[in-house]
Amino acid sequence: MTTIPRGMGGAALTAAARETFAERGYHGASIRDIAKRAGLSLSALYYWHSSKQDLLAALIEDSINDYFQTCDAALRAAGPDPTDRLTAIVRATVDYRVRRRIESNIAAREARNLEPPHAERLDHLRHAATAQWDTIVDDGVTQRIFGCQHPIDARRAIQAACNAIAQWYDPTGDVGPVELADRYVTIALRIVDHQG
Amino acid sequence: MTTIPRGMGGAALTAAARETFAERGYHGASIRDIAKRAGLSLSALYYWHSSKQDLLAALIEDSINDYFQTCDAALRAAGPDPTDRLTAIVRATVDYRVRRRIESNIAAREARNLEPPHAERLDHLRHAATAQWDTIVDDGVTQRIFGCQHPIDARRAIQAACNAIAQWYDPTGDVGPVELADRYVTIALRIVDHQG
Amino acid sequence: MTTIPRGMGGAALTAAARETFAERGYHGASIRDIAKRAGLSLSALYYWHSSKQDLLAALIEDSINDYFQTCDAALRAAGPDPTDRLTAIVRATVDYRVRRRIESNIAAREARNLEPPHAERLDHLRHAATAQWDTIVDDGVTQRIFGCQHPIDARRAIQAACNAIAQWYDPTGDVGPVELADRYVTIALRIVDHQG
Amino acid sequence: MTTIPRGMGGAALTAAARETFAERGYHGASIRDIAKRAGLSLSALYYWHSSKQDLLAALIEDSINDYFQTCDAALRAAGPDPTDRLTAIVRATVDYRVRRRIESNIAAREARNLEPPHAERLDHLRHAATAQWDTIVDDGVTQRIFGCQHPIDARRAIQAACNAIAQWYDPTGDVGPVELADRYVTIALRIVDHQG
DNA sequence: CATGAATGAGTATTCATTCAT
DNA sequence: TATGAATGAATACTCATTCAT
Repeated sequence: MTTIPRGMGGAALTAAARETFAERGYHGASIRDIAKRAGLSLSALYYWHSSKQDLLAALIEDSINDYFQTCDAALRAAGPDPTDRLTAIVRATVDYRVRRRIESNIAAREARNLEPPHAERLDHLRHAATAQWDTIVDDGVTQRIFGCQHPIDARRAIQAACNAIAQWYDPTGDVGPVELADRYVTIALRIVDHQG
Repeated sequence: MTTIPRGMGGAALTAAARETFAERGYHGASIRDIAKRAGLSLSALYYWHSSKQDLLAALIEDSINDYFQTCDAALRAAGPDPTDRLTAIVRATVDYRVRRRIESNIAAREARNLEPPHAERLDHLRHAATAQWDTIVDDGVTQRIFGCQHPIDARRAIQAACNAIAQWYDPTGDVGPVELADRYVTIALRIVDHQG
Repeated sequence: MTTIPRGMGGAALTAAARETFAERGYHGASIRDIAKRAGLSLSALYYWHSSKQDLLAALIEDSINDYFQTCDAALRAAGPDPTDRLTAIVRATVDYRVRRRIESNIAAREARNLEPPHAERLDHLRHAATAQWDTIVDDGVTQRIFGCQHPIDARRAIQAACNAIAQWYDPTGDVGPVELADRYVTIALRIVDHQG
Repeated sequence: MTTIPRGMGGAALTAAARETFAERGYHGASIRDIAKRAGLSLSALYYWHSSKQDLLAALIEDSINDYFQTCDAALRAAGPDPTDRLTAIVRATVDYRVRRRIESNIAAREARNLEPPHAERLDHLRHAATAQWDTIVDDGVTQRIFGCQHPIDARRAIQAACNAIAQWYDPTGDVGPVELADRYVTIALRIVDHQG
C-alpha cells in the first residue's frame, strides 16, 4: 500500500495533485501542472512519487481508507439493529462525501485509471463495502423492519444518492453536514420502506 | 473492425468514438484509437468530424436531445397530476439510461471536457431539466400529495439513483427496462413520501 | 469569392493561387485555401493543375515571360545608345513591377521553392537578364558615357531599387507608373554616373 | 552534426534554426529538421524555445537589435552634417548586411510570418529606422547639400540597394566589407545627388 | 533533497494527393 | 469536367519519465 509521504514537499504535491486531478481528470492533468502548482520542480515530484500513477493511487487509497475507518467506527458504535446500522452507514457516508469532497470525486471518477496492482485492491474494497451495505439492508428486510421488495435496488439508490452529494455540495452553503446527514437518513429509510 | 462501405465512414467513426470515449474517457482516448477502431485512417476521421472535441460534442448533444424528447413526450402524455408526472419522468429517465447506456455515461462523465460553445448549450439544457424535475416535486408538495420536507434533496436523490443505472445496468441480465422502471418509480414515490 | 463561369475554372484557380501565394508564401499556402478561394473543389484544382508545384511554376513563368517580352520590346525600340538602352530597360522594369506587382513579388520570394525542371529554366532566364543589364552598363562605361567605376555594383543597385518597387508601390496612391519610371530613370542614370 | 556538450543545447538550436530558416524559409523548415541539424531531440528544442514562432522571433529580434545598435553608434560618431550622417548610416547598413548576412535575409524574408506581438514590435522598429533615414536625406536636401527632387524615392533606392547585398554577397569573394561600404557610399551619394 | 537538461513515444491536426464515381 | 471520400506522411507540440550533478 502506498502511503502519502510526510514532509513539506510531499504534502504540497499531494494537495496540488488533488486539485489538478479534480479539475482536469487523470489524463487531462499533466504532472508539469501538478509540480508547478506545488511550486516544485518536475524532478522534485519524482523524488516524492515514483510516477503519475502512484500519485493518483496514493490519493485514492488514502481517501478510501478514511472512508472505511469512518464506516467501521460508526458501525461498531451502532449495535446490531438494522435501522441503527443503516442510519450509521448513511451518516458515515454523507460525512465522508462532505468532508473529503474533492478526493471523493477523484476516487469516483478516476478509479478506472488505476492500473492492475492498485485497481485490484480497490475492487476488493468496493466489493467489501457493497457486501456491508447489502447485509444491513437484507437484515432489515429479513426482520421485516424494511418493507422494500428489491433490497439491491434500494441499496443502489441510497448509495447513488449519497455519492452524488460530493458533486453538488457547497461547503459555504447553509446546510451543514449534520443536517444534511439527517435528511439523507430520512431518504434512505424511505427507500428501504422502513416500518416506523 | 470490419471493412467500412464507402460513404459510411461518418457513422462508423461516431460509433467507434462512442465506444472509445466510454472505455477510456475523453482525454484517455486517442483519435488514433478511434480511427483504428472504425477501420479508417486518421485523415478520414477529420474528413467527417472537424476535431476530437467536435466528436465528443456531437455524441453528447445527440444523446441529450434524445433524453429531452423522451421526457417531453412522456410528460405530454401524463397530464397535470404530480404523481403521474413524476412517474412519467422517472420512467423516461430510466428508459433513456438503459436504452442509451453508453452515451449516457459519456454525457455524465465527459461533459466537463466540453469547451465553451458546447458547454454553455449543455449547461442551459441541464438547468432546464432540473427546473422540470423541481416543478413536478414542488407541485406535489404544494398539493400535499408528496410529504417530503426537502423537495430539492428528494429530487437530487431520485435523479442520482436514476442516473446511476447507466453505470451498473447489464442489458443481458434478467431485469428488463420496464420492470426496472417500475422499481424506480416505487423508489421515487417513496423518496418524495407519496401519500398513497 | 466570385462565381466561376463554366470552363473558366483554370483562370479562377490561377487568380486564387496568386493571391494566396502572395499572402502566405508557397509553403504557408495550402492547396485547400486556394481551391476554396477559387470557389472550386480540391479535385477540380487537380483537374486543371497537376500539383501545387505546377501552380506555382505556371504563375512564375507566366510573369517572367511577360517581363522578358516587355524588356525585349523596349530594347528593340531603343536603338544602340547605352543611355537610351538603360532608360528603356529601367522603364520596362518599373512598368512590369507596377503592372504585375503581385506575381512579381511571388516570383522574387518563392522562386527558390521551384523544383529542378522549373528552377533550371528560371535560373537560365535570370542569367540572361543579368547579362543584358551588364552589357548595357558595360557599353556605357566603355564609351565613357557612364563614369561609374564598379559597373556590376551599379547594375545591382539599380536592379535592387527597381525590384523593391513591387514591395511598397500602392496602385491607389498619387504617383502613377510613368512618373515613377521617370524618377527611377533619373536614379539609375545617377548610379551609373551618367555624364550629362 | 557534432555532439553538443550538455547545457549548450540552446545555442546549437539557435544556430540550426538560423541555417534551416535561411535555406528553406519559415514554413518550409520543419522543427524536426532544426533539431536534427542541432544534433538534439525534438523535445530538447522545446526545452529551450517555447515554439517555432519563438525561435523565429528571437532570431529576427536579435538581428534587428544588432542593426539598431550599429546604426546608433555610427550616427553618434558622425556629428550633424548630412553627408557624414548618410555616409555613416550606409556604412553601418552595409556592415550589418555583410556581418549578419544570414539573419539579415531571414529578417527580410520571414518577418511577415511573425505573429501579432512580435510583428508589432518589429513594425515599430522598422518605422523608426525609416524615419531616421528620411531625416538624414531631408536635412541634406533642405541644406542644399543633396540635389535630388524626390528624397523618399532616393531613400528607398539606397535602402533597397544596401539590403540586397545580403542576397548576393559572398564572404569568400575578393571584395571585403570596407571596400564594399566605400562603393555603396559612393552610390548613395550619387542617388541623393550630392553636391561635391 | 533538488534541479536543469534531455529524451522517445505520443498528442491532435493538416498536408498534398488519389481514386471511384 | 467535377466531386465526395479517403489516404499516408508530415506538421507543431506535449507527454511522462530519466539521469548526471
